[in-house]
Amino acid sequence: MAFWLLKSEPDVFGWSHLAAKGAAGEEWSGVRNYQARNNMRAMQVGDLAFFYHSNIGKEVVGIMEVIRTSAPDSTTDDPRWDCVMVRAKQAFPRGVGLEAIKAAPGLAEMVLVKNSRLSVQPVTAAEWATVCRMGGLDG
DNA sequence: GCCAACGTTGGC
DNA sequence: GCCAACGTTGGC
Repeated sequence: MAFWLLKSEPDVFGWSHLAAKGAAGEEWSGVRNYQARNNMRAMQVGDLAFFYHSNIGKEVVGIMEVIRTSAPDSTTDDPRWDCVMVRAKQAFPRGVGLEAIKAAPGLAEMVLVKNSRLSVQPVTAAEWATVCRMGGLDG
């Protein structure tokens, strides 16, 4: 099982929107970047991903589960773009802010820190555990 | 609202 | 295939 981090602007599509979809989940559509798409193509059902609120909040707010591997993005006719489906799994008792991530030992190499523009990024098992702990979960 | 970083596009 | 111009993202 692999770990990921997906970004969205909360005023466009935030954690509460995904949570409202329940177990049925939602397509992670709208990604128009090859690197991000390739990361989605590498996802397997059961992989876990952080939901990160960009621009507003700038924090990891919850954990999602991949429930369908990548398939054509229904929001475009362009065959280049795929997306996975995810569902909200668990909200963090407290969000983990970008500032805290930057300051935390062991997280300086996170893609979120190194390449802040990539919207779908891999997370190592060690990074996953650290962020979970910071957010008040065992991970 | 600004701007740096980065990705994409298109002319050559 | 190079690179300048342009557009977008996202932190500040």
